[in-house]
Amino acid sequence: MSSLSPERSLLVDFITEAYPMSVSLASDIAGRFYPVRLSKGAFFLKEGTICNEYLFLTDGFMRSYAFDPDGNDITTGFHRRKQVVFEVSSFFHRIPSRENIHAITACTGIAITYTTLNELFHTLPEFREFGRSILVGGFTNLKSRMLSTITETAETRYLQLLKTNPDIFQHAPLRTIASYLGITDTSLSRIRKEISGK
Amino acid sequence: MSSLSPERSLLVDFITEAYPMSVSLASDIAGRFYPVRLSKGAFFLKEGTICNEYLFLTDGFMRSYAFDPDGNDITTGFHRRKQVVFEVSSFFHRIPSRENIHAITACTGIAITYTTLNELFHTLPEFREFGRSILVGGFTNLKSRMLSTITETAETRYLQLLKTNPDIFQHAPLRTIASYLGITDTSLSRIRKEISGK
DNA sequence: CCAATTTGTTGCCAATTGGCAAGATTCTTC
DNA sequence: GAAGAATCTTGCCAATTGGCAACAAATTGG
Repeated sequence: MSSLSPERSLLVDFITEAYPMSVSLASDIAGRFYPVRLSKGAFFLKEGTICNEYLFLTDGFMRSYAFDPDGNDITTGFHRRKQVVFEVSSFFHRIPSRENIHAITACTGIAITYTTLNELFHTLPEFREFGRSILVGGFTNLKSRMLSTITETAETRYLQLLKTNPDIFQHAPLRTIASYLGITDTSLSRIRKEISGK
Repeated sequence: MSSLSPERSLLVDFITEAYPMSVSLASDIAGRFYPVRLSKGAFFLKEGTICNEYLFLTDGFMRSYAFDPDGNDITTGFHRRKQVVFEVSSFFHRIPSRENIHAITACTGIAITYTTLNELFHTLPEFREFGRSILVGGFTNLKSRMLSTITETAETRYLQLLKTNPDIFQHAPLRTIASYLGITDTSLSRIRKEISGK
């Protein structure tokens, strides 16, 4: 019986749910993660740098964003507790990131480096499967978001987000939610007005 | 010196470009793939079924599509020779696919099953890396497509597609290209008219 | 607690895109 | 090669969304 930190306990639960394996194995894995703290506004990843950490967020909210050709800040994703946070392309291809990831509230989590992750992947097939599951899950989510962006109206997408991710609205300004939905803050404001009058 | 089929030779080149490994190892891997032929219009994957093949397309064009809530056929992707074709979520999670994939021209390729792929992943770390590279590449492409869908006008996206993937226009009807771009065929037609008058 | 900044809303108008239906064009298929 | 089907274009109008600017509201930082 080891005495895992609460953060590592959360990760053990998360790992075993994502891919079946023994708790002791998951605990070994979680033991390799080190604590991370980010104060509100702090960056986890800055564009132009290589993402070198694979973070399991245990508390707080984070936001990924990129700048479009006109210099507008576009939200590419929100991240909450019990999610894995990293920039896929930069992390795995070892190239500078085009995205930023920052804490929109104070955050705590536990992380491993690229090197450690690869060691673990190499020695533990189960952790490899876990890693693949995270990747496939992210890919699948994005595919469904893409489809809804193409086929649904902004109002529908907004209502959907409100229903499935209400917590985002308590932590992120509407402006950043608007760009996540693919619209301007002006349009989002109008949509909200429209809905409130029902 | 083995005598690989032309399809397998193509795959060897493709593998070694995606992830550095010896040609003999890549040849061993390619040797595990079996030939696949699809006549024009034939399905590689039907929605509701589990994607069980990991296909390396050596000739022809394919299209992935799903139906939106109104029953409209929405193109989720085009695939050309020297690309890996499969539905990520269905294949790795072993769940029924919500997408269809069909041949829009006669196609040839070579494939492996889910089981074989896992055997190879298990025994060959290099092939695992190759597999991850494919996954990460697909993810990255989708992220950039998502960003351009949100930030760029339909006209810009059309011109971009025309420049980077002109071959698609020789094989896919405009209607399916329109839904890929996230617009209706009517709008695409107008955009084309607008551009031609310049 | 107040000034300064950020965030959200609204009005006005323009640009983009969609829906529908008719017609033109192209392509299959027998 | 002709009939039928699928594809593409166009006109008309409506709905959605954006751009800009002003204002209001909320938040932040001394």
